[in-house]
Amino acid sequence: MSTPSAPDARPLRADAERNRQRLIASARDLFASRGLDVTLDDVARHAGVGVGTAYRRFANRSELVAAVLDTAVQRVVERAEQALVLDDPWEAFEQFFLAATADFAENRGLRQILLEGGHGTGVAFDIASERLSPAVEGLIVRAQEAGQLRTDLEPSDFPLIQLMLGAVTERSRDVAPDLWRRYVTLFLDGLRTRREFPTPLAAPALTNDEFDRSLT
Amino acid sequence: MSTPSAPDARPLRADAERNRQRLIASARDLFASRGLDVTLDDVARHAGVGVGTAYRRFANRSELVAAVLDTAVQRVVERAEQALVLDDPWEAFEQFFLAATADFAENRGLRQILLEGGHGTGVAFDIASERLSPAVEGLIVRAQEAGQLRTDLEPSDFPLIQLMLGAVTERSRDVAPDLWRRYVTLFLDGLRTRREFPTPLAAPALTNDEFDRSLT
DNA sequence: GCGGAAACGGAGAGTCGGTCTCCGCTTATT
DNA sequence: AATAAGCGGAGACCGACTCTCCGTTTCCGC
Repeated sequence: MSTPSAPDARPLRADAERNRQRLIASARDLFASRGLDVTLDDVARHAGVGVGTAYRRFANRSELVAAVLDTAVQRVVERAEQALVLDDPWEAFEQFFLAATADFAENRGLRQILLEGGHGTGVAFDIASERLSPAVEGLIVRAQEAGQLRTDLEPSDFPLIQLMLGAVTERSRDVAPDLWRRYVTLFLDGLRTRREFPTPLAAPALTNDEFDRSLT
Repeated sequence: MSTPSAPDARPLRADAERNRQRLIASARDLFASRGLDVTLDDVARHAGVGVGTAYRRFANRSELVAAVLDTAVQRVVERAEQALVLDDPWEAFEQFFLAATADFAENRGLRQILLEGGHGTGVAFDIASERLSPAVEGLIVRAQEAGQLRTDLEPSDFPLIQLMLGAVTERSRDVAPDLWRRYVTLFLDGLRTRREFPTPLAAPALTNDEFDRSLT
């Protein structure tokens, strides 16, 4: 389960291991809610340990980021691969699209690492994006061949669209964290080949007051 | 024409006025291309004057921002009011939508001030947004009453959608500054009440290579 | 329960990137 | 030519961050 960075170092002392777990847990929280640029001091404070302890365990931020975001990245990949085995091509595409957007909405760090090139953390999840890209491409092509997805959509559009939805969440998270649901619908309606009527939007618009408060 | 900050101060010395113009021109360039957070040192260097000169003329960044962005903001407002007098409600909406997006795409500072609350510059264009909001609302309502725009779109959606498009431009400006054209089409197709077939996207997708290079 | 290795905490050194001031020199204007 | 206005840019100042160092505390095997 809990493997220290080096493959076969002697196990950590009990308190050290405990603190390590606390650090990871705190980092997970903070990266998700505030993004990858929280300071290590913040992570340490949140974990109730000293900065020194944080730096003894993780040489730099990249190490911590990699340790923490790995499973979140993995989950997105799995979502895509699971959708790929569904029967209905459009439903598969839509389901993944929604699930991924939800994942990104909940985790700012995940957005940054997968959609924005890691924000200078020097961390890259090549492995994941090398499994993710083909899966996404598969979902797209299949839905296109079934005549349900506009044929001019290309795989590289997916991250860009997610980036756009991320911009909404970035803005609204404190006043209306679900606002993205409103705009996914809009995108899906734009992506479908034909539709008689618009799908009702899945979340209310920002009120004027919410809008003002969303301007940091 | 060239009014110094104070209503009726004695006119500036010739060289001073010249430098003031240079500073404004440089600020316009830099705010548009790199956003409101360029340093005043940068602006001064770009204008070929010393920092001291910059600070003598503009007490702080806000003053410069206000002086420089005023006309750009004004233009967006005018675009909306001009569209409002067009006959076809959908065409009016679409025309303004496209024109505004183009304005935002060309001017990063404008995006920041109008869409992102000024980025801590402390500058607010109340006047403009108090003329802009009603105009936008008018365009929306009219297109909805004509049955051409989905009825659940609300005025506050406009800045959010522009924010999303801005995220694309923010990302692609160095490798494909026109990428936004691709996604406006998608939005418009999502906003229209009914449509048989998708409108062809107005710009090519990012190639894999471009995509990689777009990750800062 | 003791001794030494391991781990801890957090003050603070070092860096960076920015804002803004100060004052000796230069230039426009009369 | 005298003088007020303006210039430039070195550097004081600031805040935010990263990471180190070492005196103190804790764990753990004997």
